[in-house]
Amino acid sequence: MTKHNGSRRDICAEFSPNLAEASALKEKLLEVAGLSELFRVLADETRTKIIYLLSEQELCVCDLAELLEMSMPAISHHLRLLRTMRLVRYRRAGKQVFYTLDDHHIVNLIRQAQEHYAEER
Amino acid sequence: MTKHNGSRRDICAEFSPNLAEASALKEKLLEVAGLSELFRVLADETRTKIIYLLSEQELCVCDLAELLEMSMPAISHHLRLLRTMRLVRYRRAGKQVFYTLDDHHIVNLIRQAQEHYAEER
DNA sequence: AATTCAATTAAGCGGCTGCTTAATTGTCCG
DNA sequence: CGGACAATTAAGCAGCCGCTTAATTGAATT
Repeated sequence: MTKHNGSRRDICAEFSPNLAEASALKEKLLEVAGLSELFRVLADETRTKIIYLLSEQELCVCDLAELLEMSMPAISHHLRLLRTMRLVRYRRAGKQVFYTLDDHHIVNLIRQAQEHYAEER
Repeated sequence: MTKHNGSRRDICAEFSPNLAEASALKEKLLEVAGLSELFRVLADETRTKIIYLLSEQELCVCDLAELLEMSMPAISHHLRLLRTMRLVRYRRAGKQVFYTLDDHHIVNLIRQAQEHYAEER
C-alpha cells in the first residue's frame, strides 16, 4: 500500500516530482534556454547547405545560387540571417561578394547530426 | 594579367568553381540532405526542453505541462511529433502516460550546442 | 453505470518564414 | 557618363507552426 510505481507517485494533481526535485529540474532548463535560436538556423535545409558549402571553401553569392539552384534574392535572404548571427563573414571583390564561414563550431553540430542520423527513414 | 583573385575567377557568369569542383561540391551536399528535419525538432524551445527533461528522468504529460508552464494539449502536441520521429517512448500507467527519451544521440547535439553557445549575447 | 481525471484529438487562428518579383545600390568597363 | 552585372532590399504572398478552446477517449474509483 505504499507507492506502487517504482518510487513514483500516483496522481498527477497531488504531487509533481517532489518539490525539491521539481525546482532542480526547472533550473536545469536554464541550461538549454536560447539554444533553439541556433537550431532554427539549421532547421532550413538551404541554410544548412550554405553553411556546409562555406565550410569547404569561400564562395560568392551567385555561385551559391547556382550550386543550390535557387534565386539570388533567396540566397541573399538566408545569408542575411547568417550574417546577423555572426556565422559567416564576407568580403567584397569587385561586383561580387564572397562569403566564408566564420564559426566552425556549427559544422561540428552538422557533422554530429550526420553521424547519428545518416540514412534513416 | 592573370587571375588576380588568389587562384579564383573573376566574373560569376563565366565560370562557377571549375566544373569538376562544382559537381564535387554538389555531391557533398547530399551528405547533409534531410538533416534539417532533425534540427527542426530542436528549433522549438519547448521541444528542446522536453527532450532535455526526459533525458533526466521519466515524466508524465501533466508533469511536463507543469514544469514548462504550458497547457497539456500544447505539450501533447509536441510529444506527438517527438513520437513520430521516434525520439521518445511512452508507457501507460493508469490514467497517466509516462514518456522517456528513446534516442540519446539527440542529447549530445544539445550538449554540444550548449558548450559552444552558452552565454552569448 | 456515473464521475473524475489524464491525455489526445480536432478545429481554428495569428504569426512567422521562405519564396517571388520588382526596384535599388554598388562596382566595373567601355 | 552610361550600360552591364552582382548583390541587396522591399513588398507581398502562401504555407507552415504553435498555440487556444472544445470535444473525445481511456482508465480508475465509487
